[in-house]
Amino acid sequence: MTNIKQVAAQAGVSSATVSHVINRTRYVSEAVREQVQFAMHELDYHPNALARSLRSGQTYTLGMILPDSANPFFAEVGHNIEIAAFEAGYSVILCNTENDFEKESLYIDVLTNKQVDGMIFVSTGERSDSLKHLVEMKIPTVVMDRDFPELELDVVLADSFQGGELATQHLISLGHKRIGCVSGPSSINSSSRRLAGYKQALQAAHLAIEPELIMNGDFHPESGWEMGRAMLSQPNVPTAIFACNDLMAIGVLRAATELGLSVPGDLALVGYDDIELASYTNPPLTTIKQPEVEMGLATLNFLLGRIKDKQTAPQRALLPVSLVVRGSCGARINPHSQQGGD
Amino acid sequence: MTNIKQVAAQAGVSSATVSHVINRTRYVSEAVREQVQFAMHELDYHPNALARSLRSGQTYTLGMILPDSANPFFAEVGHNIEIAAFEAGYSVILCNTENDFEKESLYIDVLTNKQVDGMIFVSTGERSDSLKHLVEMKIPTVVMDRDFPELELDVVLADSFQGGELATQHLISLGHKRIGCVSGPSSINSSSRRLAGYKQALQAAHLAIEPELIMNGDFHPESGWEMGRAMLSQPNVPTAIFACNDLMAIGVLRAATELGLSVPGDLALVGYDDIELASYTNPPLTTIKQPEVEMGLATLNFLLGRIKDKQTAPQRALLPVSLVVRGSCGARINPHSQQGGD
DNA sequence: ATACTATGGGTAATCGATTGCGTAATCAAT
DNA sequence: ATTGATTACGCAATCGATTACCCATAGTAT
Repeated sequence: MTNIKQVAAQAGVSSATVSHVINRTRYVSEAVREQVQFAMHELDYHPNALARSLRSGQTYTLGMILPDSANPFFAEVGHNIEIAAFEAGYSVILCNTENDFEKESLYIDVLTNKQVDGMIFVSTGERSDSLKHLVEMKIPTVVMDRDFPELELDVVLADSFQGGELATQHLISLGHKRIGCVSGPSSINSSSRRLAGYKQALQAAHLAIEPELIMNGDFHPESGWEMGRAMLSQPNVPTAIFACNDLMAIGVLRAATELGLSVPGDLALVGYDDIELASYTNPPLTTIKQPEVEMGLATLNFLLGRIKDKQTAPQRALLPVSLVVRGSCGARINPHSQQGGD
Repeated sequence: MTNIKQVAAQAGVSSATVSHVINRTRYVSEAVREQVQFAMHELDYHPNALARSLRSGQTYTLGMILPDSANPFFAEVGHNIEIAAFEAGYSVILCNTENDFEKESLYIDVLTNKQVDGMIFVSTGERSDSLKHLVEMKIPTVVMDRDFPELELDVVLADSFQGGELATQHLISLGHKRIGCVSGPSSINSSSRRLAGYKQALQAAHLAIEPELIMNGDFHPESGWEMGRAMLSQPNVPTAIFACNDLMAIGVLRAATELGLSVPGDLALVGYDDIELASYTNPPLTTIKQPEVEMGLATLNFLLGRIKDKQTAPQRALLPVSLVVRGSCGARINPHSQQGGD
């Protein structure tokens, strides 16, 4: 690998000049610039980003810590962030914690050692030990889809309370009285907010909140399947279920089918996230759409802003979600999307 | 951020000694080691990975270039690779090319400038220009799920020909005579191998290969849906379809349902990949399981091997695939997985 | 003629580690 | 006492860039 000195020698100038040609950081005469560029081409020179970063203090690399990119929602948002980061000249180191706190803090160590310019953080749970460390080190960080009000950090959230409410209201408007909820882990803020929205909607409609109609899953399809079976096998069978993410809704759908229940005929179902495959289930899934693109953009914008200016007060974005009506809830929509039923 | 000199000063030793304590790279007396460790703790010292890498020539970072991590198969394999890399002390920079050659070569540039120790490469298509560059620069690289026989590179493949054959044989064994194939882009080797396996199986069973029963999708669900509609709306309707990945199979499933065809009653369906959600479709998808974990491990092992020793001859792994029978093909299996039918 | 200001570009310190080489001290063997 | 080996550690070059500082030369105003 050729280095800047070799280029300088080849072009008959100093390495300072080469650097200035590359970075356009001071005036270089036309003639010299061309010589330098020719030499760079000649030697197939590529600046060593490590050396550059060491000196300049900028790596143009971001760390992204996700609990589980097997979850399409995170995968899709992560993807959007990566695209936007690329546009802005940044690379992203993707780290999956597998919901493991140790891995989380180990990754934070590795990333800070690598001097990433900033971090995107979707924490594994409610603990914030490792995050505190980041705040102390003053590493630009934005938290997505999680909330740590006690920490002075930029946060990007979708309105989970609204989402829970919207989903439940929709089911209520279709005439359902016994509406179950397959919730996510209660330790996760966005999960408990969805549940809170669900409860709020029930109360507003003067419907009882029945504990046996609320079950906790872990956001994976299998837990949706288990909770679905459990909920549909008990005496107090609901006529509708709100699952707090699409993966679990898909699990519930499977459970219902296995139990011989037709969706939406015997059971109306609403999911959450609007992952790509939500419109390909059978029947297609009515769900709450999280604004993945906007969330990704907002996250990246906050982060780039903070990288530029570490002083300004932390910002919060609370993005609205929306209801996407498809076949799984039994509402009358565009007929060619209607599936199943009785 | 404290640096090694400050630690050295605090501990009353030279920075060389601190370095040797950190890296266990030469003997340091018990007493001094403890002083140094104490000082490191005291000052909350974290070695700067950039400086370390610049000097030592190792970044412990890998680049992974994928065409599209929205495809669960890539996401899952990528995830496996990341897990294994983490175990081995490596971080992974994930790069999605969105099937864009320019982005691909730009990413290769960025990654080489960042001095990654190696690359995992799933190319966007048949072109190998950027790969050639990597080979010339002697950057350890392993190609996954693609094949560039003309380049001297380690390759990890699953046996796509076998997979196509297996899927088709299975449908034949169930009595189907008119079997359609929704293939992927012909430019992608693994895609055309699956098609070849399909044809081989038909021929071996003395069944005709009918051009109108072969359609090309792009591995996304929507194209599966389109090709499914097209194939099922023509005069020569197949009784079974082999889709060359699960996403397209899901699209075909949707198309069939919309056309009022029951799966597997009116149409038997086999997918490819065995993504996590394949067992949650309705009916659950019979599919060809690619050994994602093994592919990830093999890829990483090849890469780490090559990083250690750049001389040895390129290796190839051709991993076997297997048929996973679920409900979508109509084979009689464990009854609780049976869905639909007539 | 002198001083002052652009222009254009070189010198060398610097970022924070690793590592080749050198050396002091201790101890055993001759 | 001298030599040689072993133990234990420091000095300073080095990786490849960026960048503060300095120095020519030429043009222009006084």
